[in-house]
Amino acid sequence: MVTPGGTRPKLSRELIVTKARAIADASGLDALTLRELAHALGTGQASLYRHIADRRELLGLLVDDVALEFPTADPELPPRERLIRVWLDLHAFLSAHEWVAKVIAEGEYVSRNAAPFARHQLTCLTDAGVHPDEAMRAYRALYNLLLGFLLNKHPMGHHLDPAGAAPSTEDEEFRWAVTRFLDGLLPAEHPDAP
Amino acid sequence: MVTPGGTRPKLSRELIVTKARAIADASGLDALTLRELAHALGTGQASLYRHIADRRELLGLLVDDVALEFPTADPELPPRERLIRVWLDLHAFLSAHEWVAKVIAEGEYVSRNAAPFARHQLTCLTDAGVHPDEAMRAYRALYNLLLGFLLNKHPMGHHLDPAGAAPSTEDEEFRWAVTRFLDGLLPAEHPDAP
DNA sequence: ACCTGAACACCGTTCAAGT
DNA sequence: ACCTGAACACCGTTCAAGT
Repeated sequence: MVTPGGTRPKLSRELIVTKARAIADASGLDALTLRELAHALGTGQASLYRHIADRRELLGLLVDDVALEFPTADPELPPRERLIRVWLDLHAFLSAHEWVAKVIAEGEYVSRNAAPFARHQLTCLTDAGVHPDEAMRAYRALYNLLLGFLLNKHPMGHHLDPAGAAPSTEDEEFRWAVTRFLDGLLPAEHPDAP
Repeated sequence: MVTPGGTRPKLSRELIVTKARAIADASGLDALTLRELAHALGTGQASLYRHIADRRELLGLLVDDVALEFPTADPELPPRERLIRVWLDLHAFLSAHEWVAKVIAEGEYVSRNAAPFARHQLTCLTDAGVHPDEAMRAYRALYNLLLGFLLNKHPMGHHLDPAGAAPSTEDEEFRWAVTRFLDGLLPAEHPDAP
């Protein structure tokens, strides 16, 4: 995929990450091979290794790149609704890039760019009434819950789906689970109207 | 790995699954290659294909085999404690076989042998006061929460671990999360003693 | 000095040749 | 008829040869 003009931009980490994301988003994680990536960039496989250490590092860079686009909380909303909204937004965002959850699950990455999101969520949690000592636990629980929903497309025993109970979208199910968790976590509201 | 006696038992699906589980438990999912598996069974790779369709099917059989050993709830305990105990037991069990969560996350399996566990959990949930229409949602939420804890060894932003807050084991963290979820899910207890 | 085609050591899967 | 060594089409990674 050389630029129509004929000249092709010099290879760089950023160019590699951008193209790799495009492939992963369009065709999934399995389709993102170093051969395919090199071909799409109009270069040889070996050239990639001048900019990245190995595939593992590339996947880490991809997650870090995605983390820059994590949603931010709406300050207009009251603390509790703010929490629900931002986690639903993150669920929707990562559902649109399903390879991200897989990369996180199989590797052991610590995304630098996700730190601001995490930090902001901790203050949202304490704003909502969570004791500071518990905020990190609560954040991790919400994050793990999200990851489970993203990864587990066919929950075990799903097929026995009993009697009535109207079917619901994955998004609704996640909202329900988050709400139940927050019900158990947050102090009952007392100051304002019903 | 031929039996010392010299004769080797005839190859079968069960033999393949047993040996494959041993390899996965001992050396992880990546070490479970069809070459290694065939070698450990003292046969050729092609012979495996007389008993399994492909690697995907083999992994499904492994999960199904593990599902037979899922914990059962202790009927002595009151409903709420029964739920907590069984999910902690399942967490401990699957932590000891970390490849299981990875297989579930990457494939799209529906384990037949997990159905009794799921069914039993639904009755435990309704026993604890959950409306039958919500029991399946609650089961899936708990299961997804578990999966997230099993897969996410380095939660994003984990490295910023703030101030005080005594460090806790993953087991304690999972217990805390399950407890908060059940607090939000189950009706407040009123009939019996404090 | 920098880049990269070709090779290397794997992988899952298939097939044709052996019994 | 049943089994399986050897080959095939991939993969990530390396290296020696090109500019």
